[in-house]
Amino acid sequence: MAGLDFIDSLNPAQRRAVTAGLGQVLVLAGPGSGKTRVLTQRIAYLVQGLGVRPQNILAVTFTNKAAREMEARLVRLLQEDFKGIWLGTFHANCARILRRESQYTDFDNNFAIMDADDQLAVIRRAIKDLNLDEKSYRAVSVHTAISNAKNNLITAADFPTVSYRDAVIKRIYQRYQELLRASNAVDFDDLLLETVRILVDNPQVREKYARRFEHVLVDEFQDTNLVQYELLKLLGSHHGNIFVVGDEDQSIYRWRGADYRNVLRFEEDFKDSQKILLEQNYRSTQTVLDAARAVIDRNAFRTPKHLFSDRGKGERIVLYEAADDHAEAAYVVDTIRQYLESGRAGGGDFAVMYRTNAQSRLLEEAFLRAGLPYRLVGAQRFYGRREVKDMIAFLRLVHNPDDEISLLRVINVPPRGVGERTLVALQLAARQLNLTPGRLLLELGRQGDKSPYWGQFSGRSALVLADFGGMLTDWRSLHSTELSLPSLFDRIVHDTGYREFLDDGSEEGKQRWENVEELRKLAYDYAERGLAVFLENLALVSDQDTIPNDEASAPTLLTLHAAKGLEFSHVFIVGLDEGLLPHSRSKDDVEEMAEERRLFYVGLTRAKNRVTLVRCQQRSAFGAYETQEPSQFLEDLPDSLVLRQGLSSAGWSLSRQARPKTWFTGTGGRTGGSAPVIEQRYHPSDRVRHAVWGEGIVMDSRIQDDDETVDVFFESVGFKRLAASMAKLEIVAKK
DNA sequence: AAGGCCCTTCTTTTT
DNA sequence: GAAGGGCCTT
Repeated sequence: MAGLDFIDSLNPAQRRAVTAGLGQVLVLAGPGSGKTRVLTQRIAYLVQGLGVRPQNILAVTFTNKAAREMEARLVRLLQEDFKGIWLGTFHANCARILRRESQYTDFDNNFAIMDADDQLAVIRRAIKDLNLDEKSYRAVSVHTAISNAKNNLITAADFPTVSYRDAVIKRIYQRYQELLRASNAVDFDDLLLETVRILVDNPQVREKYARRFEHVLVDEFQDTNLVQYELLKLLGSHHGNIFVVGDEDQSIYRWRGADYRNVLRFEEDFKDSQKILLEQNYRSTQTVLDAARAVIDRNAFRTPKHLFSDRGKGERIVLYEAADDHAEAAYVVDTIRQYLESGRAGGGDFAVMYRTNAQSRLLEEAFLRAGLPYRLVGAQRFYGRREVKDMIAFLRLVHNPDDEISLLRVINVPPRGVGERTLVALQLAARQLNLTPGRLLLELGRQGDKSPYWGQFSGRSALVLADFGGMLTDWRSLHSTELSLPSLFDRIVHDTGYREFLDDGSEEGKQRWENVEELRKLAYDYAERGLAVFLENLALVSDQDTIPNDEASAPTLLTLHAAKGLEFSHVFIVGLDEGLLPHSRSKDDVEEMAEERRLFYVGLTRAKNRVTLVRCQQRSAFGAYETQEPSQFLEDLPDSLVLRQGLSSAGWSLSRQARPKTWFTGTGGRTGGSAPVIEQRYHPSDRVRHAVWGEGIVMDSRIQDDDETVDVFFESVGFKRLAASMAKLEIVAKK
């Protein structure tokens, strides 16, 4: 076979994976074991070795960056031969299917995608609409509940109402969906859920895609949630060639519905699947691997792996204790500076990782003070800015005038005299006329005082509304005829006077205007592909996507989450304090503590050569300084691998022991606090029988309000949330 | 209707 | 120690 030379450079396990036969394949790949390489070469093998046409391959990655990276590698292996492949994130691929098949949904194919901020705004409105108290129903917690439901395939109609609160949340959920649909919009979770729904409800659509995708490949499989898993099964249902790559130990998105037990589920669902372990690590020194293993071995329920490396022992891990968080940042920057000055390393060799975004501020300041460049990873930082969101809202409105969330955001930006009263009048009139506010605005803009709707408003209101509607009408018609995306952008800035509004002479104003110019530059890149693609990509950017691809010579600052999939010669992990890593919000939950541990593991295994761990005795929490205890994870590092530096380098264990051990111990079960009144009887993966619904599998279970709440997936009716005391579930088989 | 001041709340992680 | 919401004045 020609052109398959690349296979020769693989190790035996990698080669077995790349050339595996048809059917289902599960590749469990430790960090640095050549996961991406296996995935791309598998695709190359399918195309060149087996003659599969690229358009019959679906490859799903976790971030757009990973997709681009894979594309770049495919170019090297196949030149043009891979064109036509469906390659992208779950969300991007679903958006693509939804736009094509929008006749099967209750929205149009130019639907908007709501980001997290938008979603909260819609939820706040839903709560207001229902006359509920915003204090007792916090938008964030309602959003979590709705999102969790969606990730578990639960629609508003099916939302289980065990408690009164659930019943209220169900109503908010329903109202929230109404508001989204009225705006011709979907949220992140809908992209997946709606796609599943279309495929389930319409056999002909399912067949179309299932026949098309002869091969389905998934990266970062441990971070898929139930909807994504379902999607995978549906899309692979015709040919059954499903190839997934993952590592349970790197599952760090549980809070977003990800469930590493999908790995177990996969083996359960596909009894004939092949399992291949990749254990040779090509990235790290043995010291790094030994430390990482000491940390992760304390987690239960995992496939034991024996990572090995031929890169030699390498240097010991440095553990540095600083006096406070300023000294912590200064130590990191100073250490990097010394390396750079000695010429032993380039800036791009370093990464500084932390648990929370808030920790980046002091680091940034330290870099600035030292006059050293750095790059900060974090899309939210840019796209979350007011001025950027404003400009995007204008563009979204041009594309989809029904988008009421964007309309409300900018109808009075810059201030043009549309206040509370005018707004209410607009919404009221729109409802009476059975139009969306945006459509009514366009009508007023087009016809001015000739419009039959003019009389609905007081003179002043009509004037300002028609004025805004007029601009919107112009933008829409210009854009549909002659104006390119960048020109449209400029036109909006010009017509609204947005620059003058922002750039008020202050330093902050100048900064804000620069952000708008940054966005404009981005729009320029999309001149060819157009507004729709631009908006979609904006909605689906991830933090990782903002890492410049050029191996720039500056140290990278990023969260541990954003670090997944990356590697650096020298990794700093800061904030190894109890309550920060592991985070205090996780301390009551065994599963969450296990995930904190995996997060630390992910950070450690990013390092090729050196790891420096940093903590401090005092840290400003919110305004005031608080004394910190060392992270419990530090205890798990073998002394032989560690070099202690900084303050009280001999006294660490003392300060550790002084702390009363009321927190989680690592062996499971509860410690400290009040003992639970009842014992947990059901556990994930148990098989149970219900009098009415028959047999099912326990997905999750927890003690809540003196009862046990059990989530069960029944073969007959699907997902149900039950109160154990009421449901009388019989245990058929213990896991 | 806009702008300014005070209050609370917040901090996990993000497609 | 920031940012957003509520309430006040102009």
